[in-house]
Amino acid sequence: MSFEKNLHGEESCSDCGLVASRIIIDDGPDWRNYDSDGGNSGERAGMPSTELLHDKGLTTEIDWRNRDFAGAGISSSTAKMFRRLRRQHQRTRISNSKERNLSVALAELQRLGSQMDLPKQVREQAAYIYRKAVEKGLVRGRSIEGVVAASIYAACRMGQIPRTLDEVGAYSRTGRKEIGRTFRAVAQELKLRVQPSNPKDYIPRFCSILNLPQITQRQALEILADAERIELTAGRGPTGIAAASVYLASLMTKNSRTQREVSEAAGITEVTIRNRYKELCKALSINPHDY
DNA sequence: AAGACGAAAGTGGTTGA
DNA sequence: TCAACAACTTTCGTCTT
Repeated sequence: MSFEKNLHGEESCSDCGLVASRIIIDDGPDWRNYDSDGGNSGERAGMPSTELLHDKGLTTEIDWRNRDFAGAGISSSTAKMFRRLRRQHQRTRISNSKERNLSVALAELQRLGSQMDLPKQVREQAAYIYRKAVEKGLVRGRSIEGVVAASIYAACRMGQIPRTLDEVGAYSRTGRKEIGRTFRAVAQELKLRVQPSNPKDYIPRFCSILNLPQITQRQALEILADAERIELTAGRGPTGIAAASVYLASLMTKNSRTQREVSEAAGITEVTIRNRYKELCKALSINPHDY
């Protein structure tokens, strides 16, 4: 394993993106509220912390009865004032419900991000995408969880540490299909610049999951480079190519893994690995039995 | 018994008229 | 908008080690 500083000064594994020097105390997000007020309000949306809110007296209830503390009637001008107060209060509560929604989503995002060991930069990107999606009204008709998962998936790909749809789905309550659908819609609506994922981005992680040594990984990357040179990769799923390269490399370097093992690590079926693997052998004139 | 192989039918997304 | 199409999956039977 080798480590390098990423853009945010964190030390992360150059292979799998695992952040090594994560500060123990996770002080969580400090999302500022960049609304029409230009972000000067200092409002923050973070983890729900009702105790704090109560301590600060931020929750208020206004009784609907026009009575004072002793139960006596109040003057008409005072009653008028309270009507105004109630109206204002109602508006505040609507705003609060939006805030609450966002804060639930960001909490979910934080949970996924930490369970998947994603670098901070990627989580920030995911949160940014989610906010944009909310602004565009893309959450309507979809589940919050789905949009959160899709945001994470997109952020991973944009950060060159792609996860498969199945991997994201394993941590989210939503399934691969929904995440994929939502991702496509979000990416299109927000015009996200998501380049098609490169198979080589998957290889280090697959090798890591399979406990394969460095030499095998290098072999796999070599195979992949050859495959790209003869345009064997066109139109195929990147995970399939990556998985087949890893499988073949594992045979060649005598660190054999079964097709099943590789397929599970890569989140695809054995059949696809077989197909890619067969094509690789033929195109590169490799006879696996020589090894 | 386990792994590798391949055929056949099904699924979901893309493309082109 | 719809049908053809390619990639991938699922399922299952057969062969090899």
